[in-house]
Amino acid sequence: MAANMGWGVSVIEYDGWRKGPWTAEEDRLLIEYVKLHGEGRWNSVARLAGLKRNGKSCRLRWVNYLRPDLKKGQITPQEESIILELHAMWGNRWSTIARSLPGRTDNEIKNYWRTHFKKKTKGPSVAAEKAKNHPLRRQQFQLQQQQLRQQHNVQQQQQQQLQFNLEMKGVINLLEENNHSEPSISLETQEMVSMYPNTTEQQGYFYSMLNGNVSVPESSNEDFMWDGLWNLDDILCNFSAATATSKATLHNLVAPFC
DNA sequence: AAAACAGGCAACCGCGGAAGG
DNA sequence: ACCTTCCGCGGTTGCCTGTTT
Repeated sequence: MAANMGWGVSVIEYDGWRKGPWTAEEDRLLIEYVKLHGEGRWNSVARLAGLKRNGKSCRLRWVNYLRPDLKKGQITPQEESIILELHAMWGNRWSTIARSLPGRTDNEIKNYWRTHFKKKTKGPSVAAEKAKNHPLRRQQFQLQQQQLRQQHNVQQQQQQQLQFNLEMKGVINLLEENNHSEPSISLETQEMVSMYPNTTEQQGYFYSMLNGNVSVPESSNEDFMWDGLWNLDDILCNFSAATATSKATLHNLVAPFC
């Protein structure tokens, strides 16, 4: 029965299981248990450690809070750029993203994203959803990105992202200069665009499209093109508020490949 | 000083997949 | 082959705290 709504002061008990915030004593019991028995078999923790918590609750508490290798403190700018980059690749696959950030949990990254970036975008990323919902393509994309990461270290990627951001702003300025009567691109859109650092090849292709200087890729490049276009979907949607001319041009360019 | 609001984050929920019987 | 149990994941909830009015 619920002793109190929410988990502010007292702890809910339902069917004998405690819910709500963990006490120091419960933490101690759980830590002792994991020290002795290791992680896993969470459902047996309740019985063996004397905790009135279900297995899921114990696992969550350990993984997100009690694990000794957790990194405390704020997300660093380096970590933030990694989160942005990986989210652009994989969408809301927080556990996958968390694996690239030692000491950070999926829950932490998820919360960080929602509070810092979600508000900057309107609704879920179309590109991310497509990637998520297309297993084969996603597999290929992950393989491609894995190979890329082996070739470039993190520093190079950050330099690449910085270069992309600067060049993107240049492209936006160019569009605005050419369409004075049209509404300007919002800061929000510019920030959104900066969230899509991909391979140099894909970025170059994007620039070519914006400049109306695009060539139809060879069939062997089809995979790379589709991967790039997924991200372009999001960018294109946001450019719709920018210039009708540019929008029409971009859609005409993309349409033959869809 | 107090109320209202917003941001941050810990914790829960539901679902799906893997493993074992 | 089917069922049950366990685990992990992503989405959501709601409290706490800091800031604004």
